[in-house]
Amino acid sequence: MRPLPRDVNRSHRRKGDRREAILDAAEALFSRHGYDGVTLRAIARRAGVDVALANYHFGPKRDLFDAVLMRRAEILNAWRSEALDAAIAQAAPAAPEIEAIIRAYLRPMLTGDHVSDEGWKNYFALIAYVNNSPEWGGQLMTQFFDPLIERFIEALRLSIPEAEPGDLYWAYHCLSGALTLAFAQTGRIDHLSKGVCRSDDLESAYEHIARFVTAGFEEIRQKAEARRVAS
Amino acid sequence: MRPLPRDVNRSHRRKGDRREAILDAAEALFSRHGYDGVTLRAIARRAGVDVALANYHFGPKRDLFDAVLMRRAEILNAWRSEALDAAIAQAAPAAPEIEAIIRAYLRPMLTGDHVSDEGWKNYFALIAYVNNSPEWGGQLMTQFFDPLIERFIEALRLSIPEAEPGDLYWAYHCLSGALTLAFAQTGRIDHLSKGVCRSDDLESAYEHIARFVTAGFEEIRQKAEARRVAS
DNA sequence: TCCCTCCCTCAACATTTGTTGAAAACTAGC
DNA sequence: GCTAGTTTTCAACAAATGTTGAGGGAGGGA
Repeated sequence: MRPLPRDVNRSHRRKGDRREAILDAAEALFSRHGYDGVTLRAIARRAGVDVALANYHFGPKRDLFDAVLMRRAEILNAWRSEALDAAIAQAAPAAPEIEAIIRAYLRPMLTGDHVSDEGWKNYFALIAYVNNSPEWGGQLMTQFFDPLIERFIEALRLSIPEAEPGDLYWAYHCLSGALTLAFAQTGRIDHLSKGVCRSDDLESAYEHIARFVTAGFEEIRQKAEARRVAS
Repeated sequence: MRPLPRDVNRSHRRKGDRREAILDAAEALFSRHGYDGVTLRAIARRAGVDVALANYHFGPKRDLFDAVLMRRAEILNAWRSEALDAAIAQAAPAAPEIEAIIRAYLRPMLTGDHVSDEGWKNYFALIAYVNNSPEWGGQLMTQFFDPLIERFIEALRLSIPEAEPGDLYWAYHCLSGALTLAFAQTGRIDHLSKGVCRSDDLESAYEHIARFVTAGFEEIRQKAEARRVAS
């Protein structure tokens, strides 16, 4: 139990390293046990750091939670925004296909270096927790993600101009629920399918969600079209 | 702060009343703050009961959580089972329409006396919490709901005989995510839609989910059909 | 009346919780 | 090497946590 001499690895550490280590540890634990299921001491232990250090860098526990959420939200939002721009540019001057918009939203979650990154995997599970919590969901998801999501819904509205106002929001809500559950990798589908499907096969999850959700939006478009023709 | 004389309302209470009161209080609090976000003292306070009584009736905290989950799971499973039987009987000898099966799964959540029942509303939020948690989701959802869900997937397989093995499980996973998120009533869609859609309008949520999800399953059927014709 | 069982309360327990303030260690500029 | 500023540790705090065991009291059967 005796701690290692303090300066052994110190020279290997870059500045801000322990700050990141705390964020990583907090992300991993919050994603598995939720906000109240994690103690600052457990986070510190996992990060190999003193308890008080978390408080020094981030203030109270609640602020650490926000910092964890914020860190990757900005990155993910940027990726999705670029993907949407690309889809719009490619289809211009017409509106993009529904499927292209959906995939612009989903695909950034597993392209790039982070596919095998444990940190991102944990982050997706954390988002599922936040998204489905009455306590956090309304406030935090709105704060971190809604500005970008409004861009996506606006793009979808151009592709489905006759859709009723609420339809697109409800459809996005379905997308959001399906996506966050699948990427949380709870292991449920493994049990249910008796091993046929695997929670950790995100590539497969992506493909199935993309098709399923695209069909849901297409149905809205067809109904709206039928309404227009009938009138 | 002085407690009321003990026997004032005692005569009004039926046997097992306080047991139920503890379950109700636990359900309401667990659904909002998760397992670790709730203390036995908070539950007891809400139920108007001594702390030790929860332990007397249910044993350790974890067992109380299971009891809360179990109580309505059995009821909901029975309702859904009946609805599925009715759909199958109505379509016999043919296989039911996909939409009929989907609605048999969804509709029981808001028919009957419990539509306006706060307890059921809390329960749905709790299910969303459990379903999306890596810690609980794999184990508990399987335990309480999977036997019935296998019946639904089997029924869907009869309506979509050419579907690939994993397709129906992934599609159900999408349904499950969309459903639990919507019925958790997190208030997110209210913010996102700027008031156009309302979390507490479960009737509207039901109708939108039913259409969206049916379209997702229909797409699988059409793809499978196309594959069969091509070969 | 006595006794037994079931439901319930009370007070206490050992741990664990988030947070703090002072001291130590390290870093960089001179 | 001295100093100023940042980063990190240490020890301690009051408050809250789940759980326990001893006991109270009501009700029914003998």
